[in-house]
Amino acid sequence: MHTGVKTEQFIRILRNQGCRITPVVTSVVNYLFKTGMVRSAQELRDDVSGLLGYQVNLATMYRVLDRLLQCGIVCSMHKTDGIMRYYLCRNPQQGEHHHFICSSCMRVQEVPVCFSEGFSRYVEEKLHATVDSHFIQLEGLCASCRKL
Amino acid sequence: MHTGVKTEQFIRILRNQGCRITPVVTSVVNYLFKTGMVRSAQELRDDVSGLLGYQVNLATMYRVLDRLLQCGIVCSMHKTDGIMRYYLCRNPQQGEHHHFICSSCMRVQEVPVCFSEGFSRYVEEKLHATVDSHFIQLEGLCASCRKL
DNA sequence: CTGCGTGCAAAGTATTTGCAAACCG
DNA sequence: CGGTTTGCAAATACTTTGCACGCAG
Repeated sequence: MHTGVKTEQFIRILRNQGCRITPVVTSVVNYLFKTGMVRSAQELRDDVSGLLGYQVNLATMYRVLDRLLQCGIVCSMHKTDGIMRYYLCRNPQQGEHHHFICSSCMRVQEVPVCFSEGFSRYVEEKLHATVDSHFIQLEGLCASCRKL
Repeated sequence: MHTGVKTEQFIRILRNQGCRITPVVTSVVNYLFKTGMVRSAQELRDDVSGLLGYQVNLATMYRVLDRLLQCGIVCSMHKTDGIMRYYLCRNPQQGEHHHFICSSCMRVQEVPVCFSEGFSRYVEEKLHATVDSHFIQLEGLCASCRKL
């Protein structure tokens, strides 16, 4: 895997936040950047270990992911199986958003939050409630997998 | 706790599906019906144990909940902590729907799926994808908790 | 060279499973 | 009475933590 062009932007953010740039960190960011996928800690451990040529410890992977979460570099989500999954957050500064996950290739695409605001407003009126947060996750086939 | 009026409707469904009506089953259904809350297996075990006057086994609770899920009597969901939570499904026949959870009283209200269809359609057009399923969960303050 | 990051091992927490006894229908 | 349900204990799976060593800055 060669270092992607924009990968360095993420590395810079990490460095600025006092996070040290280690092989595991670099490799995780590169991998998530290159593949654009949603992966569990174990899957990341396996794939990144393959790339690095030695077995990264699972505890280390959890700690790296936690750091990346803190720095806003990755987002986490649950599928229905209760396993936490992580993916690169393409626009860290742009606040909340939702996700479309392709059930075939496992790649994520972010959906701007604005689409859901009307939905929240509707529910607020209907239930006379205050909506503080919404978690929205769509699953299906992405454009390229549809063509296969 | 007295047996609610409509609780028997759920019990009937269970019986019709060949599920035996035991004290634990009855108590779980009554409890969820009466409180309208979202609860984890452990919370249910504790609360139901209190009601029954003896300690229900946690494994039993998981098995009961699994049966209730199979019969369509309860729905399950994740919050962000990865713990599975369960609540009574008020209209088992009416297919998909989404949830509004009050972060103060933990009660659930169901939101008909129709609200989200426009959202899916929008995303399909935007991403040129096919949306097979959507998981939507709203959190906030319900009408009665707002007034407190 | 200083302290954050890592590997290793062990603990913690949620959930599942096997088996014998209990009990619903 | 027969097969489902339960309790108990142990196993499984994911994640976290403590500690000593190693490497980034």
